[in-house]
Amino acid sequence: MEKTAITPRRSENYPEWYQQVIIAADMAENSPVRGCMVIKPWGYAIWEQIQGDLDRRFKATGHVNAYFPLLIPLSYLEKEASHVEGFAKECAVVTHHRLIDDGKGGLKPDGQLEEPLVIRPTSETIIGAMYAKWVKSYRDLPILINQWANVMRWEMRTRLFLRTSEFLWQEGHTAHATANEAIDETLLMLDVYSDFANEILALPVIKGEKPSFERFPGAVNTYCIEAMMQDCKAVQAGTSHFLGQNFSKAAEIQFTNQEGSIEYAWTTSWGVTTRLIGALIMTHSDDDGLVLPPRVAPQHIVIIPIYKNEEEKQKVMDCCNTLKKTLNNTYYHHQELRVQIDSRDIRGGEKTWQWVKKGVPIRLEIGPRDIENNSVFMARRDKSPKDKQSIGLQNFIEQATTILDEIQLELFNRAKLFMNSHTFEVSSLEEFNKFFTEDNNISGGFVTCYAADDSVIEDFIKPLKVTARCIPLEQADNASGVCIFTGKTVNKRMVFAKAY
RNA sequence: CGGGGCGUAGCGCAGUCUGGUUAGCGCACUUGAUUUGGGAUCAAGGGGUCGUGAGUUCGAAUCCCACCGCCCCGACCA
Repeated sequence: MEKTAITPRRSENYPEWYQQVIIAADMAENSPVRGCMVIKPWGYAIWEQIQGDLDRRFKATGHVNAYFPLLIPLSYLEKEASHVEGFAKECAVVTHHRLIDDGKGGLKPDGQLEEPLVIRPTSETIIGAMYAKWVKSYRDLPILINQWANVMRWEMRTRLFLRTSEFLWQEGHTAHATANEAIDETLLMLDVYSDFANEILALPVIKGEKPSFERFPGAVNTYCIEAMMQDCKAVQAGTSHFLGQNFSKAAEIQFTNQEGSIEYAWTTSWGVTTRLIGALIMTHSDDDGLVLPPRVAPQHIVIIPIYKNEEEKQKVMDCCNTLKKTLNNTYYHHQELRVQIDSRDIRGGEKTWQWVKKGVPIRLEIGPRDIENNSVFMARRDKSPKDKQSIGLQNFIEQATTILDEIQLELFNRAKLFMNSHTFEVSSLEEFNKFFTEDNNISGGFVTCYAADDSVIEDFIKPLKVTARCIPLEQADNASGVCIFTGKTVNKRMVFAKAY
């Protein structure tokens, strides 16, 4: 077998492969603090691309950004009963505000707080408290605010990007005068996430509603987008919640309507996290490392100059700089092409492989020979590292954005095909059990079947380590069928899978 | 919190069972030479209070005790 840049391969040890891809691409590493990660420049640059695009989409749909504090009074969290229950077990708590000499050469906490503060696991409660102050009249609604922030959930088992104790995200929090308006908002943001995942991350997703027993603590309805990784496991890539009046009652967000009577507002919240980067890695990357869809790639094109001596270096660098300038003036989906010249003083082969592992969509090699022929040597990350071709310089300049779009589409199509070919319809509990217990190499994937929205089905699926992912919004047909777990007649199919 | 394992150079490890000069190896790093369009080779070099503390001993990375930290498996989870 040919040597690959990443060992082990996906087929040998998928979880270990995942960690190695992150190391090889220099995206992140574990920090001295358990469960927390240091996001390194290459990983953070991907997050910045995600932020940039989503932020434009949020603003285009009428949202504005604001910032709320990291610390939440403990009493706030107690206000919404199911919310407490959902998050209490994973909250980091601040109890002191000072350090003093412990007499043994170290420090110890001092100055106990009257009321402990919780490091936000999510911000519904504190934002709700502020909205209560801001909303008096129906004229104050809707409030459409998003914040980019970090949150902390004290997780037992963590994995870089996929699940860390502290993570970065955006959380949108909106308040509306009517239930329908809030529901429309919830579904609108689900669409924003789904479009973003498809178009930017090249991530095919299933839009659906969570069954009641998988709902966000305190929500009336939770919607999500679900994606399939290359090991056939599911990842929830984003969520949008219709919170009804639960949080507005807890926080007293009240307003006077047009008729002069007092009502509680209807609220929503929605978010995506740095987990998207984990999903991105697990969807597209291969045994040679990260593969980035061009639209989230921190660099679209990397140019590797090749020369032997000072004289050649001059000529080659001039050519590279000119090409970079030209490409920077080319627009790719309303942004200038991102081009990096790698002029580091290390060997060419090593350079090439580093960029392969970092997943840059297009690599160009330019040496004296190419300059003579007025051409460049091009390799695409969606093809084998060996697959390089010489292409006329002018030709490349004209086609660069088309090639990037081809790569973007190719990655999406591959992922879509993978998801479709690993999604199966079953019609009996026996089939269901067989699918998830037989040979694990094949048994992965999504299973759809008629299932009732009833927590008793957890008794059937938990022992299999399977979870109910969602009830897809788009159903194959309008038919009804018998729930394979309860025997009830239902009109919706549900998606099941092993999940991250 | 239950069960298992591990702390030795930046990273990965050997050495510990059976105590003994100056604690090793691979990768990485620095320098030099020869190379150079697919992950170079050779040579030289720098880098360690062996997790912490106390003990046994002429002598401890190695044995005893305590502590600290981390990893894996289980319940929780975007």
